[in-house]
Amino acid sequence: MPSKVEFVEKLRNSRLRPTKQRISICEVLFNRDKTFHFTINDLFNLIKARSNEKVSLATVYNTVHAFQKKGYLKEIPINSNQTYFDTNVTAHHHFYDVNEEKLIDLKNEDVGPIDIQMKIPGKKIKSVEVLVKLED
Amino acid sequence: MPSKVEFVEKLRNSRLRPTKQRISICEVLFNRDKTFHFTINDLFNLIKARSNEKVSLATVYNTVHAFQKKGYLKEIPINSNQTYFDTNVTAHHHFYDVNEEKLIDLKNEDVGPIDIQMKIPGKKIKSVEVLVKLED
DNA sequence: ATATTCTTTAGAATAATTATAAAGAAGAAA
DNA sequence: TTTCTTCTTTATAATTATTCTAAAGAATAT
Repeated sequence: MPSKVEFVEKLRNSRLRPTKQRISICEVLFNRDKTFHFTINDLFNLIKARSNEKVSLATVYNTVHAFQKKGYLKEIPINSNQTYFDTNVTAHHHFYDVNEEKLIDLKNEDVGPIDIQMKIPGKKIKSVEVLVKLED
Repeated sequence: MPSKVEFVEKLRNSRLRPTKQRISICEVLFNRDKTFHFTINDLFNLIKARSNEKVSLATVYNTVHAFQKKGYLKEIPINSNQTYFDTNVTAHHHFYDVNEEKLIDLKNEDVGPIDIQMKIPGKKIKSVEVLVKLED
């Protein structure tokens, strides 16, 4: 469990000023054992509930995007009305339960290696992601 | 190249009334050699340009969703501000060029088989899709 | 023909996200 | 410190994709 000081340092190292709002958001996002999947709205509500700091919605958007740019968060490609983010920034895959609108991590061992045998000149592969949609 | 009559039949078989708007949309969508990737807005503009029929935006939404439900179109899971659809409803994968915001089909031969070794009780796999993001 | 049911449509409503611009906080320089 | 500069937060407005609504129109069934 990282402490407040560690978050301050992490933020400073990324050239992001360690504001109390950002630290609150770090605590909600990164004080966890497991990977956390969330939408901006989820996060906004969690902060409101857990933290005593009031953080505006705009700041949640700003911060999530800043963290994404720094590589601390990753956007998960699913079509939903809301954008999903993931605290697990390593390459990994997902189940998406269409009925319950819930994401589940797939361990890398659970998916065989994926080899892409096609290349587009001048372009390089940024990521390879598998999305397995589940239904009842 | 399917003709108008064939679209009428296709629509009737799906218990969708063959209106002139739906036929226009069919012509734009399915009179093609290659797979077609599009957003609602793309489609709306194409119809406006190609067809003499005026089709309202609401109808484009309605029809695309109806066709999707009938299995004539497939939604492609990418995070973009707009929803992408595909006339290729078979299982296949995609490149997404992040810089140009363009989708490219991956032939099935270009991607090795994907085996998912994890099961969630009570849920069945609806689809398995690989999205390869490309950058410059 | 006529009734019924389905479609289309313009425009309003909704909802996620982004932009704005003023006030506040953090860091740097003195 | 004190001052200056730059970054951040915030409420609110603006934007944008999508869905809803309800009335008019078209297709099908009787």
